Amino acid sequence: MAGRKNQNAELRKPEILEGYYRVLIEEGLEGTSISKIAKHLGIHPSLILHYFKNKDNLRLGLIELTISKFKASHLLKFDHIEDHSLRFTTLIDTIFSYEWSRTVDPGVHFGFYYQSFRDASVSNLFREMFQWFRDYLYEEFIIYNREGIIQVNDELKAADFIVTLMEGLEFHAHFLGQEKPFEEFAGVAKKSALSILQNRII
Amino acid sequence: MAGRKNQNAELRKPEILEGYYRVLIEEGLEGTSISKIAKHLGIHPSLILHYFKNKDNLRLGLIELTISKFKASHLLKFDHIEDHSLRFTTLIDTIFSYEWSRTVDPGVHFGFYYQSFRDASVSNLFREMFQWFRDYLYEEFIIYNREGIIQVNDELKAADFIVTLMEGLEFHAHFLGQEKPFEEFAGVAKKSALSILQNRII
Amino acid sequence: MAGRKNQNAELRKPEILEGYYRVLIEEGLEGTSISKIAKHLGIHPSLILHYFKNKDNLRLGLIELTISKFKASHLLKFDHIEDHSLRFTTLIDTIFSYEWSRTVDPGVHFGFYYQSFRDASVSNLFREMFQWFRDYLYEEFIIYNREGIIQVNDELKAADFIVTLMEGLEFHAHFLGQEKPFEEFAGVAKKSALSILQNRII
Amino acid sequence: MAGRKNQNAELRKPEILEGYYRVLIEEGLEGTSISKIAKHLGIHPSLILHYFKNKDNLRLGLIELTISKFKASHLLKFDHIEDHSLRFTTLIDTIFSYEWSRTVDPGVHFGFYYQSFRDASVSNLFREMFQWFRDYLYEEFIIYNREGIIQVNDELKAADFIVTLMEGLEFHAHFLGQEKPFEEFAGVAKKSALSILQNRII
DNA sequence: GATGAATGAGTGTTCATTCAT
DNA sequence: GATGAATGAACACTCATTCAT
Repeated sequence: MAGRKNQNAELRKPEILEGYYRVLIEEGLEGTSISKIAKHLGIHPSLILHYFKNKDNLRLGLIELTISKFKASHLLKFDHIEDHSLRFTTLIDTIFSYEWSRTVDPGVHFGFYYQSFRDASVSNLFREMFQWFRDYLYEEFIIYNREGIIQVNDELKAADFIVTLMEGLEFHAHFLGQEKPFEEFAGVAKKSALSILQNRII
Repeated sequence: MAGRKNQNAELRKPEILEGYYRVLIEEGLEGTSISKIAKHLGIHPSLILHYFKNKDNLRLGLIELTISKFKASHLLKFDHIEDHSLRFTTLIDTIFSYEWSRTVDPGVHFGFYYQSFRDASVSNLFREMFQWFRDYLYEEFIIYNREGIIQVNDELKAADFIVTLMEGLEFHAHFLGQEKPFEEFAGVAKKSALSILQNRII
Repeated sequence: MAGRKNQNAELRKPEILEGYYRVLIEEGLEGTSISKIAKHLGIHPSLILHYFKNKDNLRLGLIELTISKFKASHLLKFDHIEDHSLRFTTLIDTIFSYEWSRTVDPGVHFGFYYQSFRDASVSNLFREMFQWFRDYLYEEFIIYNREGIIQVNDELKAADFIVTLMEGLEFHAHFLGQEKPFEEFAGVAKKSALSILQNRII
Repeated sequence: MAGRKNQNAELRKPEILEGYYRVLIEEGLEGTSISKIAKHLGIHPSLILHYFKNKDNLRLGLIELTISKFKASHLLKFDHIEDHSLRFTTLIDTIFSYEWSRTVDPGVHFGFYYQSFRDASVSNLFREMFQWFRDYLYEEFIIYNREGIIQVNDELKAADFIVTLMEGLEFHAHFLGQEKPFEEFAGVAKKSALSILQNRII
């Protein structure tokens, strides 16, 4: 990766963000500095600031990239499934899967979550992402509900509930999940989710 | 708080930790330095290092304090209730209440969570805390199950589920809860929790 | 001013110097960088270095421009007045006027003065300018003296004296002149100048 | 100067300011950095910031020191002279002397003047100093006027005039004075000053 | 117990400048 | 003529920490 010259912004920017991401995984939020990223990439620190005016910009760049990857990977997984019943099953299976929880390195993910407490623009980006996902579920649930695949009174609250459970699961995996396999407890969460969605609890 | 002198370690240490906590709320993890804490307390930075050999020690000190406060506040709330049915109700009501989610400043809480990804000792402390709480729920659920207050097949998994939902709720409150009152969605979570616990889903 | 392209050096160079001057007024000597000038002009920083090989060149360019403007504005003001007595009066009135003291932004002016202490080429330019002006006064004074408009023994020293007073006035305006209007004290200086020039003191 | 340890602020601060002053003379305002000062003093850059919280503070520290030196040296020179007539002569002789113009390195002096255009606190300090000196002259002139040593109508304006001439002289010395000895022209200024003060011009 | 002197590594950022296109 | 990639030096400043008092 080092030594390449005269590339343009279109190529360099994601390259730098990728390097940032890698260093972030290894060093954590506080341990990640522009010069460390530069060293990792084999380029001069100034070059990073040449592309991203400052560190804030760099951070937001990575968060935006992360979110857009999340959205994209999501679309790829579900949108081509035309059978509603199958789409519902796939949706639930995916949400409570290990792979889904590892779309983004959990350390990095949590770091950004944490930053959202202090940084309004990070907070907005994440809120937007979660709302986007919640609203996606909401609209799906309307379809599933109409067709009897699920039975809920309030599709929006149901979507909220699933998001809550999904995030709780990621959390749980970190603190309690190390003693037993992730799948075991994810199964419990999924079973509970289905029970709630199919028994008109919400 | 400033200017008091000649106190001993037993008094000073928690005083410093309290100051640390306050600065943490205002400045965040990365914005909190020993000298800022010292300024906040009106003492000399070196004094903090005199009591806590280094910053790591200081951080662990605060985390331990936070966790012990969590445990203590918890014990105070439930243990004196002798009627099992009432204790169950109180337990569930408390867990899904706004006050409970604010026992510790959520920014600080999340900061420590985040640190647990990079710092084994922080991770261990939190894991211990969550396991402790989960096990508390587990033992309670055995009682409630035996007496028919709840109906579950696996009390440990049920406890896991409640912890998951609880943490998901705190998370949800931050990212999605700003558009509607916390209580509204907490109600949904509670209702779902009861449904799961009382219908032998887990 | 932004966005115009394909102009040639004859037009671009003064345009850039004008932008430099504006940024200098707003940001001061230390606060003025090539990239700020470029931003102000809406062009790329490299373009400035394309026209002026380096920053030193740019600075000297502006100083030369400033001095030539000073000389030009000066010539415009007096040279057309043919009546000697009237020219003398106009000369003195002008030199001790507020407008005269503001021919160049005083902050910029002082900045260049200051630089002349460390930069020989700046120093030479300014020295040249002051000598040029002093010599102009000198030759005028010879005429005025000969015709009895003033009475001095040494026209060169008299010219020196007027320059000194003129610069002292600009200085005074900055540090002491804010409590009363410039004109009030300029009047005192003018009166004193006339007294010196017309009573064979020098 | 290097290597001395465990000195206290009372000693170190002026030592650092002295080093700052030396570097300022050699390198100029823009060329003077904290690390250069540290290198000059043989200490660690951080130590400078330990004593002076930031560069602004350092600069103000030096300016204040400079001004207080100016005031002190002034007091030492005149205040012990009890004979009014002699004090007046000494005062005028001193003000228009070479030594007086070199109390502070003129490059440094001008640098601070220049900064006063952009920095309110520098401006205030200098304004204060000039007002202080002007007011000193004012009160002296009242005495001299009363006793017939000078003849002026307005002592304050007369004081203003002397300050103006004094500063103009320093200026003149830099730009025009290099071709002939300072004293020659200073004599002209002094002579003019006396003429103005003793002929009821102001 | 408490303070201050001193260090050294490290941070993000700015800047002038060069080179290739 | 104009732009952008890339560099490297420098800067003020923060930080945790050590040591002596």
